[in-house]
Amino acid sequence: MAEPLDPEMFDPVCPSSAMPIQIGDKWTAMVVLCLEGGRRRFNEIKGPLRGITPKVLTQTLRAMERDGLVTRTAHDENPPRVEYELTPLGRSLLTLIEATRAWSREHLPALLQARAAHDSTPDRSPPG
Amino acid sequence: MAEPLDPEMFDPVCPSSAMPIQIGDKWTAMVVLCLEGGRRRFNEIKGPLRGITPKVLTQTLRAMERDGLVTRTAHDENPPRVEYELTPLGRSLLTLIEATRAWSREHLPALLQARAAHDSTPDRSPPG
DNA sequence: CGGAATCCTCTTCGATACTG
DNA sequence: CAGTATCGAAGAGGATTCCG
Repeated sequence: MAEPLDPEMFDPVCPSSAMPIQIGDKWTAMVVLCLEGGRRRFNEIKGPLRGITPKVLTQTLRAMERDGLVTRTAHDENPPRVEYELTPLGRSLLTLIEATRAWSREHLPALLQARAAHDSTPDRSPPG
Repeated sequence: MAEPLDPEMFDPVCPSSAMPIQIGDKWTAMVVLCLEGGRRRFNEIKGPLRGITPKVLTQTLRAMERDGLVTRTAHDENPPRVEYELTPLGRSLLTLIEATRAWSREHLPALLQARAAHDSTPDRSPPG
């Protein structure tokens, strides 16, 4: 839980945006995975989430806190230090995330292939 | 596969909108469930999907067709008859949908309870 | 460091009306 | 019956800037 997060733990060219399954909001599942190994600080989570803005990460974490998925601990120090940790409820999502990953490994290529085939047929709406 | 769909197969007051898991777009999972028993016509699917407009159902079905989740068969008759059917790929989502249902049965009450508790604490942003 | 405030765009969903 | 066309509201997500 002390080792740093791999900045490339989420493949930038991964076709996950095509995945027909979503956990929470756009970043929720990735946040859960970032916290899988234990408590993390705000910017620690932000690292692998390439392109997320602090505002959106705050939104995501607040929503997760509201739903009892994470706990937020603000240490009264200077510089500030805030840590987020998965609750058991949040941890229960890991099973589901793994299920979606299993589905993707098994079926996402077929979906992508169907989509590409469909998009390359000129008798339907072309890619745009 | 010939028996009509139960118009109330989706509970109107079910808290599924709070579910942190989503398959495809808003209606995709429900369409899959409508087609679980076999081929269905456009307005047959539309029935249980209370409130969906034809435009949105068409969008949903087209997207699903593009991704190889359903097949569309237009019979050249009068009046028109169009039938939609799950592909094996679309059918593979049923497993995942059942997994999300299992998670919801087990954990959604806790999530809802955490949310209600959070919303009733005056030291945070109140319900809006 | 960990946000908050503001502004903006893009997509999604819905209401309504019309058509082959 | 099975859509299409058009309009509009809403919200998610992002860019930028500023603060304790």
